Amino acid sequence: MRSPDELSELFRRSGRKVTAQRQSIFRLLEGNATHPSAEAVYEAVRAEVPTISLKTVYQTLYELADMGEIAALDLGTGMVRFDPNVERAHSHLVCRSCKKVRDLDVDYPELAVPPGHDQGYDVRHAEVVFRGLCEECRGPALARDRASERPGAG
Amino acid sequence: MRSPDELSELFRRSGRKVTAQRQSIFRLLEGNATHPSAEAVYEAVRAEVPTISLKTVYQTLYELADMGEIAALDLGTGMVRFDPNVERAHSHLVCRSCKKVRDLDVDYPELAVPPGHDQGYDVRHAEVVFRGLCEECRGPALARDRASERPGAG
DNA sequence: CTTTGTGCAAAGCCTTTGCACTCGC
DNA sequence: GCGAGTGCAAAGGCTTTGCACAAAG
Repeated sequence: MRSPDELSELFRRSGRKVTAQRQSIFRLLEGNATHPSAEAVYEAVRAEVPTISLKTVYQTLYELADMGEIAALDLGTGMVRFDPNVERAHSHLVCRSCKKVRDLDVDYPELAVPPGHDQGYDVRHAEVVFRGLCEECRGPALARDRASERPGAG
Repeated sequence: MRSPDELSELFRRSGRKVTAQRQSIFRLLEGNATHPSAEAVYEAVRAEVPTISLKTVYQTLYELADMGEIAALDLGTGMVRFDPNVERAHSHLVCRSCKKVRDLDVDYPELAVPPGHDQGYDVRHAEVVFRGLCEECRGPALARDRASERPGAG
């Protein structure tokens, strides 16, 4: 993702308005590796701009996603996660218990659909998700984990 | 997934009741490669057992998933998909437009978290999803596709 | 007969949307 | 000023749940 200033200029140039709410979202996302959900962005931005609404957050996040500045990921955690790291191809580590997401900066160049196996699909993109328990959840959450392995509604 | 008869016995042995509704679900899933959603299972089973309810479908599907007989997949299509093919490790092809899911029976043995990169996660599972357009959606849906690339609520 | 399963409907969660007001440009 | 952006609240879609009745064992 580009810098907040560059994003502001991009928004202006594409006919979008640059508001305090949007700039706050830009700043929050910059260098953010926590893969926040829309709700998490909402809560964080409210600290700076108390009057912001969820609608504004969703709208701005999806505009950024449409512009290719951030990625909107559905990693089976029950909600869409937003990732400003779109420069480098990378995978994700997802905790089965607390749903924490971490980037894994490893490239798998051999990851492709073998010739003749595409079943008619025009494949453009490959995603890799590693699932397991993070350090914090490893010990205490072994039991709780079994109850939260259902995808869809983390 | 095992055969409907084997599943019935398994259910009985684990103290679960074997009803006409459940047997109908077992039969529907057997050899089913369409990765049906709960709703799709519900509609299909209603043809045989008109009085079945969604609750029964969800309950039975998640029981099967807990037993390891089927997999519950969240592939970013907006709803959980169920996959009776758990014998072989495989990836999935997901159509960005119509959300159709196909198995890709290719193994990627080199797909693992490199030593030292696990960031404290105890990784147990790797998932690979290839996204693109299926044959049917390739032509007509090029425009529609752009509007439906948001994950979360297909 | 006891226990588990079932069905209906209502609630829950994340996400999307309608409408009038506000503000960037 | 004009039009896009905003906020509130309500709706939407998928999933889960409470309770009384029915069926399996």
